[in-house]
Amino acid sequence: MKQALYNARVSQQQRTRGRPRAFDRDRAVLDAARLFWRRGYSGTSTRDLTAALGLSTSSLYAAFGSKAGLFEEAVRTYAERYREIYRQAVAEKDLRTVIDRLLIDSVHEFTRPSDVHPGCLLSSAAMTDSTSTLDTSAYYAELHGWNERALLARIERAVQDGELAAGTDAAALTGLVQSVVHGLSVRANLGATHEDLMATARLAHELLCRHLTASTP
Amino acid sequence: MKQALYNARVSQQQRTRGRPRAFDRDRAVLDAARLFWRRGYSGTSTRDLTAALGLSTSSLYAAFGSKAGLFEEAVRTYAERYREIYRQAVAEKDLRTVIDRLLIDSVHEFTRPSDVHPGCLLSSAAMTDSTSTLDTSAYYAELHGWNERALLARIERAVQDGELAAGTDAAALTGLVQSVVHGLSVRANLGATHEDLMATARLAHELLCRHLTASTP
DNA sequence: CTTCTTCTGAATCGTTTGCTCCATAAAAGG
DNA sequence: CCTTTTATGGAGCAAACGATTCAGAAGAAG
Repeated sequence: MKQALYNARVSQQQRTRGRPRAFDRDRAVLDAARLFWRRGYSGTSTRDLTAALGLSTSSLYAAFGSKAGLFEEAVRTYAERYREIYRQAVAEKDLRTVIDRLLIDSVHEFTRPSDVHPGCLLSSAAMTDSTSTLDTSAYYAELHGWNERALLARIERAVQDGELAAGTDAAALTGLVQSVVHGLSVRANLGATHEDLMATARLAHELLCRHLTASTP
Repeated sequence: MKQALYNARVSQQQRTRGRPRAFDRDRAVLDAARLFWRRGYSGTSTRDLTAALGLSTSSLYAAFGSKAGLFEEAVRTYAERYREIYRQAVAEKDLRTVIDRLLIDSVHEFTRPSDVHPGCLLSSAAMTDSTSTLDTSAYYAELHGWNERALLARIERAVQDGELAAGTDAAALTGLVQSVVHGLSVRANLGATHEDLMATARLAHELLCRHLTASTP
């Protein structure tokens, strides 16, 4: 199994034998992710990658196995960041803070100044999978399924704990919050400014909190 | 200018001289759109297109000029449907109906039973433009800019007409509605059912209307 | 009928694609 | 020192790509 070799060498590289790698592997993954983000998987050739990353074809294949392997690693790397946003948000104590953190952190993630083209990498990369070993569409659905279930569980817990009224439709509430988050990503992608998105996040938070208050027994 | 020839022959074809076209042009555009939607521009080869549309290479090039030309026509065709949703929604009399129509019509558009893979075609096709004659990213931004401005103007008019309180932040309200609509598209894309999205649309409408009522003088 | 115009199918062109091979370079182990 | 191990750079392969060409087919106009 050759693939294991590429994944075994994690970012914390310990000194091994042989000639040391001349480029920063993690940096290369991030640069590749940005390229895939903008032009899609099929739209990004290996020549584009080697040119942008500043390394030769053989170096790329020695480090990542294939174009699909590099793509897969780029997707997984970015995916963890989104999962982390949900993980931290649902850990908050009261539901208002959960929603607030989720919305605000999402806006910050979608409009990072380091990324020239903001928005969620996955929503664009997920479409053009082609013959990738990773079924990106399924992976993307799985990731967002995980995030959505985490949020739903948190809201249902709030209902059980009496933080919300017993009759509250947790699923519908989850769906709305998810829609707003996804919508923020799309609008970031379309060029909305950080301030625009923050205004949306604040208004959404206000309306949702008012709804929660109204539902509170 | 050869391109003019391809565009001149509109769907309402009047009998011309020469051998008649053996396939349905409009149907071919829609089928191509679905293919581009799923696999992106670069991910869809001309062989894929000719196979799925059931026509030969020369027929495709005679009818659309190039792969980019077919893509451009597919994008423009779909874009008009989305523009129409906004056009009809903002024409409604009171603002509550505007928002209701926009949300509900969007859900219906994003989960049409005829389309196997639902969601907004443009949000996926816009990423993988490559060397297309149409700068899809810019076209996409322009379309949604038009829609957003139409909605913003409608909300501002509501403020001026006294339908809403004078202090209402029309821009923030527009941003939130837009985010929800885009979010509905993304979730449809991720496999959310028609009922899920309808529940989201209803809840969003409820919260927004409550907000409007609270803002009313 | 003939002529004119347009569409179709097959073959194919030149380019780009993802990827491999191999000689060489640079470190570590003995 | 020499051997082993890994990375680099460049040349290049087989396949797929977008696009073109051309002989023939099919209807409209005269």
